[in-house]
Amino acid sequence: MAKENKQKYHHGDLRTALINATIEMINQQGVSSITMRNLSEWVGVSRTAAYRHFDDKSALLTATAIEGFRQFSEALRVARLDESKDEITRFRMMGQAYINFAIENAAYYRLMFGDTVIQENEKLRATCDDAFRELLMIIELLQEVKAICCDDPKNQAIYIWSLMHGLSSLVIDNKLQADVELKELMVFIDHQIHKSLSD
Amino acid sequence: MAKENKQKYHHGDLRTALINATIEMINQQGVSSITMRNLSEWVGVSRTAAYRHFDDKSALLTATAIEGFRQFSEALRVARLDESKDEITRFRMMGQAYINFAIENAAYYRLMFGDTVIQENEKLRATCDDAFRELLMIIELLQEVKAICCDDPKNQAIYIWSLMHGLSSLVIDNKLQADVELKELMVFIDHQIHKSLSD
DNA sequence: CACTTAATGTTGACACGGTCTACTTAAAGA
DNA sequence: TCTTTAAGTAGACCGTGTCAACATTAAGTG
Repeated sequence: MAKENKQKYHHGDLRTALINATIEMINQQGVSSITMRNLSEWVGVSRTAAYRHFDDKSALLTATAIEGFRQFSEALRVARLDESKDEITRFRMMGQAYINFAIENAAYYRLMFGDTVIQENEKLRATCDDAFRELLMIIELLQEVKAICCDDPKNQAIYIWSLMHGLSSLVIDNKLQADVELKELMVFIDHQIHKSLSD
Repeated sequence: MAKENKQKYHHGDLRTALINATIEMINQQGVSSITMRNLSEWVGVSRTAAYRHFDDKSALLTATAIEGFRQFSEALRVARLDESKDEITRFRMMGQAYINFAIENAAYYRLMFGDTVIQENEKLRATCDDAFRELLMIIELLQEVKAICCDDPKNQAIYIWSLMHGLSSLVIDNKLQADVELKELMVFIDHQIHKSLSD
């Protein structure tokens, strides 16, 4: 009874609907395509309805970015916790998961890491830190099992993060030369990582 | 005689003036502050004058990004060609120059690497490749003098670029935790690079 | 259950910004 | 000097973010 697809005056959960619509739209047409008006129409609500849930457009985008970091962390976590694999393999899979997320959700990823959003937002900060912590945890695990050397794990995690973020960004923003083979490149980088993190 | 600061009907070199104004404005207030109208006023010209030199706003931004890559390449080149230093030191200085440029020109850097600009633009592609080639050349030099191992230099250059770009982006977009000491971090990363590129 | 209140949505209005069109000015060439 | 064309201007239009005032309904209270 609760849910009817007939248009009721009250939407039910407009907030999440708007965020989901933003995600979908952003991945299909990029951030610049997102308009409060488009979005509202998509969700089937009047143009200013969103303002009951978000201070302004950038607050909506920020909320969307937060949701992005949640999904992102989740993707990393899944790889990290795959008990059927050994630690090194899981680490490698996390790297793959990272790049995959960025490529499959290019505009979404850009939004998350870009400056369109409200940088000072606490939740954004927190969910972003969560994602970072996924990297940190696998690093710590690798240290525990003596798979990598015992430098400061935080530094190691930032190093890996920079590498992954840089590579992902260059790829999705089309900065690498056309003849670069991503797969081959990944193998190379994987190799560099293991050299640099080993004793 | 040629130059008079009195306002003449014809500006003289509006194109460059607009690009310079964009650079200044972007570094002071960010991309979002840039409007054709602001810009025109800043340069002392009517709101649509820019359209005699650029197809539209994104063409202007693209031209600005191209100029950005020129300056960026130049900054890298200066470090690369500093003959008073040995090769490894020059390599290290290029890394420092990279990060410095990004930090001192955060919004400008974002514009260059972001998707606001017209990605398909040939000149942009070319000047971006020039910057990449700076990295490639120092890598090749390092190989010549046997300072690093002889893997595919292009892969090595992309690896370094990813690392630098990722780190710069994380820093300027404020994604690293507040307690991270950039200087100390740079030392660590420098160390990782040398480990990974050595034989 | 009737009544009040707060939450949620709607419409109208406004200002800002990108950009098209038609017009003006002046530089350059014939 | 006359013509052509590059460079600049003003007006107008439409899309967009967002405020204010109003409408509807859910929720809470006696």
